[in-house]
Amino acid sequence: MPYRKTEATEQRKQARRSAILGTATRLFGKHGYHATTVPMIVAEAEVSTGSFYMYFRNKEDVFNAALEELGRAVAQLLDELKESQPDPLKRIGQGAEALFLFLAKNREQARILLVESSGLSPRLEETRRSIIRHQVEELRQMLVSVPSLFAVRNAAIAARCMAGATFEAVYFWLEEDPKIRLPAAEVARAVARFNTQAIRKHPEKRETR
Amino acid sequence: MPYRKTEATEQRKQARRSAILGTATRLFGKHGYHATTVPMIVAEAEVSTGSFYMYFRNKEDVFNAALEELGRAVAQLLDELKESQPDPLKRIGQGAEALFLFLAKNREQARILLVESSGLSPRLEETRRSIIRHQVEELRQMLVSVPSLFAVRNAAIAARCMAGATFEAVYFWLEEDPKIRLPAAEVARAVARFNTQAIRKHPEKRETR
Amino acid sequence: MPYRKTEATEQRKQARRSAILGTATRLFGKHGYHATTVPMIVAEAEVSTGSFYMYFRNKEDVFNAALEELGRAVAQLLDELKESQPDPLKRIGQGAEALFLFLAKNREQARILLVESSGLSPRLEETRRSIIRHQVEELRQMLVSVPSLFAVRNAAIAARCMAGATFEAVYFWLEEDPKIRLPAAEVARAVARFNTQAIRKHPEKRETR
Amino acid sequence: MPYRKTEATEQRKQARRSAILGTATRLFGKHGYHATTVPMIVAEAEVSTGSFYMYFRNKEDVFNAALEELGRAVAQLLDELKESQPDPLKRIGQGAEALFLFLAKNREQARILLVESSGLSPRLEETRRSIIRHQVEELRQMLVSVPSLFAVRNAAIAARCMAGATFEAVYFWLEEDPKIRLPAAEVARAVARFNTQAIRKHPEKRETR
DNA sequence: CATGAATGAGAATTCATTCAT
DNA sequence: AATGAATGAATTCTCATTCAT
Repeated sequence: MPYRKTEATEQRKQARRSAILGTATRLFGKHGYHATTVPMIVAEAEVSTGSFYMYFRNKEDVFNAALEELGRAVAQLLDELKESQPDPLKRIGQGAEALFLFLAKNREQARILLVESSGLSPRLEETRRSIIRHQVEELRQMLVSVPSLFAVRNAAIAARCMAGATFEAVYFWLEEDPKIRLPAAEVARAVARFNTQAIRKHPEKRETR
Repeated sequence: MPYRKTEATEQRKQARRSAILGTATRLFGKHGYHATTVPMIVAEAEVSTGSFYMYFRNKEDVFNAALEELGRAVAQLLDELKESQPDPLKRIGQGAEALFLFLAKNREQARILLVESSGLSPRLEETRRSIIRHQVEELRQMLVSVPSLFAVRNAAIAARCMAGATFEAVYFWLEEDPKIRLPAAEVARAVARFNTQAIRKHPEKRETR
Repeated sequence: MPYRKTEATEQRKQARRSAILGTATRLFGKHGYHATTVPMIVAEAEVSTGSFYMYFRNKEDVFNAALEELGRAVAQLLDELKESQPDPLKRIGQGAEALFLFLAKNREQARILLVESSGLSPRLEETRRSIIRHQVEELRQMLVSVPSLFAVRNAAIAARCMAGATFEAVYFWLEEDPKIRLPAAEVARAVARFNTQAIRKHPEKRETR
Repeated sequence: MPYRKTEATEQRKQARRSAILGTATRLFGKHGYHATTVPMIVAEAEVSTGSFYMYFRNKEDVFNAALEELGRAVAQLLDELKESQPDPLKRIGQGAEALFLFLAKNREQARILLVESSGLSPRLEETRRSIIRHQVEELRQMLVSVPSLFAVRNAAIAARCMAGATFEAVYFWLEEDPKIRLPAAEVARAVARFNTQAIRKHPEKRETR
């Protein structure tokens, strides 16, 4: 009886890939890219080394997949806001808040994006950059779409700054002792306020420098 | 004629250490921590492996030294501002500008701090954090010293956001194609404006959120 | 067709481990622990460095395995005597003889135990000691089991001395020029006589000192 | 004024050599040959690396010197007995006792002879052997000088066994926990008795085997 | 499809010894 | 004579990836 690719087989394959990717993500977030070895991943995911290389070209490839998965999650997060919050100014504040909370809740994934993906290969650095670039581009478009609301000269730079401010705040918060740090929600709000304040137009005319 | 420790010897030692450190800094900035090997450093610096290990305990140690040297440079940069610019608000803007320009001019060092020093050993992570923490602390103190000027609720978070905004802007700028990117000075000014705007108090009372 | 762990695979693994261990034993016996390098072992055993580290944690580990294998061989040697020779006095003589002959026939292994295993790491020192301790303990029990036969005050010390006497005699014999040294059998007998004489009770009462 | 080698200079040189040799002996005894580095020795002896190589050709050379010094001390120990104790049988017992006590009292030196000098270079192994050979030869001559007293067929082997018995007893005693081991004097006596018993002629004729 | 044993290039680090000062 | 900075050969061990079964 000839071998027939069944749906069940296909599902099992997907499940396997997911298991590897999930385990890898967790380990990368916990130990970092270099300290996480392929043997560690396959042992934890309970698959063989051979299987690993069936689903991913190499170690860099899983990391890249983990990064991309995270990129999609973050993009979706902000996409949802687009539909629910029509006011651009509020959207920006809520976006920062949502991003902060998401990363604060998913420590391992946050570390992959903020910490571990630095200083790796050009390909991975590019993936990381493209994730951030995408968020930044969304922000930039908001800024330029209703210019009357905002007091920015260079929207691209402002958008970049907002992203940097948020990421750094998350990074810092994640490293703090959970027993003494402020609640994530509070910090998220403060970050949102910082960003909003930085770009909103204020009534008075004089713009000192 | 008994041997006498000469000044010349001492100077040569310092020169050697500097040569190794300088070369290492450059290579770390260019290839990253892991991709830079000790053989690469000693070949480039034209010293022997043994010499390397005379001046530095190990590879981590040179990287740490490079990081600390950079930390001192950045700290000095901002210290000088403290004396020349009495107005806190202006000082914050000028600080961001100066930091941006310094990092933009020293690409390799900037990469070491912003990109390559993350996700390494706890010791290096701590050195990196302490450098940033120092800058952030300075900013925070400015914010709380003349509260009437600033519209921030949590000075620590605001300070952290300013640092993040500046770093991300530098990182982004450094990765852009030099032929088409804006002049560093202009971007630096924009970043300074972003930060200033984010924290300054504006005349009108209503503070929406 | 899923992979199935075959017996053949298992056998090949054992064969490989044995090959490495055997080669290592030979080289350790010939050149000593420090002068034997892992590259030497793998070259001689015709396996890769990686294989070596699959079967043994490190160089110390193979040496330890070699030592333990030897320990088992020696223990078995004397265990067999226990069953075949009921007379304790004769057993002691024959034990010394058998031990001498065994070590004399396996020069490399003898050197590992007698010469090369001293002054190494605590772990190896302990393995060596435990092998000797085991033999000594057997001897001691013989001495105390039929005290009427023996003229020893402190059985533990006497047992230790017998072991030392035998080992030193082997060591000496092994280092002598094979062309002029006495036949192993003859020396073995002399050593056995020495040990037996040292502990047997002699008829007359007076015990001078 | 031309440089003149004064007596004081000569004395200082000797003192220096002694200091290095003493320190080296101690360190070799404590850490073993391989774990003791030249830098360790010169630091502890407070001389420069250069000086070290003025007084000794290399590391092996100091170890050899330490070994030879020990050899002389042991030889002298037994020489003194020759003059004070005319009875060969008693001399043998007292010799073993004295040797045991000397080594037990000088732990570091004992380790050099018993533990650390094994498995080193052929040259060092030869020095070690020659020290032991010398003792053994003395013993052998005693045995053959008054054959009527002793019940040994092969004096060389018996002498070798006596040495081995004594060394192993010392080695074992040194490794035991000082808080629970027997007093050195007691063990020394037991060893002496073992050796004496092994070689003395007993009245009765029958010599079983 | 699945397995996991096998590979080997390559990295970090040490330390005995030399030699310019 | 004395110094100690400099050397670099040599060693151990890791781990991403392949491929015979």
